[in-house]
Amino acid sequence: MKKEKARERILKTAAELFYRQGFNSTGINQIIAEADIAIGSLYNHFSSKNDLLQAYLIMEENEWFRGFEEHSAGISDPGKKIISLITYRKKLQKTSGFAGCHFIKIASETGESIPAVSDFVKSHKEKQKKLIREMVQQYAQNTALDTDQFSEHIFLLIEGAVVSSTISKKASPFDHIQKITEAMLP
Amino acid sequence: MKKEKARERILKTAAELFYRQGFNSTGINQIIAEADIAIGSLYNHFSSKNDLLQAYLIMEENEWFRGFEEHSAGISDPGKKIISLITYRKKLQKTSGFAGCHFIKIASETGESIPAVSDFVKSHKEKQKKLIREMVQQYAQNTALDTDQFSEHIFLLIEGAVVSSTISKKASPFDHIQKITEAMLP
DNA sequence: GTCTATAGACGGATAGAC
DNA sequence: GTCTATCCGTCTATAGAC
Repeated sequence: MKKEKARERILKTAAELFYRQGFNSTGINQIIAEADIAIGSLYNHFSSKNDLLQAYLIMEENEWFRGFEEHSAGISDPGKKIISLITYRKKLQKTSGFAGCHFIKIASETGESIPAVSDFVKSHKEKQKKLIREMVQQYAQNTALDTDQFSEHIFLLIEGAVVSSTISKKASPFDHIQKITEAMLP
Repeated sequence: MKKEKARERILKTAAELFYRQGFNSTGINQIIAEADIAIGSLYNHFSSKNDLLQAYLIMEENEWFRGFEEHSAGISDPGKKIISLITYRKKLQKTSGFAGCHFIKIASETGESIPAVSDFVKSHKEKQKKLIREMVQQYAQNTALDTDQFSEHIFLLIEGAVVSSTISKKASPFDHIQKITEAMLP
């Protein structure tokens, strides 16, 4: 697997640029310049710019779930685990300078013009919802809580907080929804 | 004011294309072709593509507030007025084919690269928050409700529902947050 | 003020040497 | 499999005729 060195460098450079500048504002020439690679090599590893975009999304999704596992490692209390998802998203926003969610950003930019992308984002958000639903079910054992309703409520609050904090460049929406969520946990 | 005919046509064409395809994916050439106008005329009315973008945002903001006034006209009950904001955003999403919020979209695409744009979007979302806060204050007279907390809660739920429905292409998040909000209104 | 023509830079992608 | 050179299209914006 040593042969993936060049590919990795291209991918990480492209990921950073796509996230910071946007997909359409990032040119192939800039990617190869910053990755210090020749254009022929890029097209040897990726068949097109769209192909590179999809590889970027897959990488970010893996990183997202890996990061959450790391962030919530050792937390066994179900209520605290739910809260840790909020603090995870807050941490992601803070460390990125409130640059936003990779998936919401790319979906906003490309709309429905690249079906593989809109499908991927849709599926990714469903995975996030499923994660929340499982945590809520874990929490709500033997209670009368409507888990579907509650899961959706938390999911939408988090999505709202991410978008709002990206625009305002402040972490306060996360503090807010943490308070709200803690108050809702019976 | 008759002289604004060409300008209006350019602006409306650009608005539609910016919204559907994204700002960076829309070229000047496409705008002038669809507006059936010469490129020299476009630059006579707008000094640059960025200038056209700002005019688009101002137009959409005016349209947004005008549309809500129209949608909520005749509703005097404060609780119902809050709910009508949810149904308004739901209507906007449905009629646009779940194309999303103009302002979130443009902020996601351009990030911080055009300060005039990110500042505008930030200010616009603050206006939406202020509108909600005023409705909540109207509603909460003589009650013990924490209006700031409650306003932020509603705002974030709506933003989350807009983003989520844009990705899933479904209206269900709005039905969800309407139920949640109605349950919270004491 | 609206038009055509075009500048000048950059977009994604390919060919072929090594 | 990495390199350089280059194709052709499109980009935003300007110049100058009418």
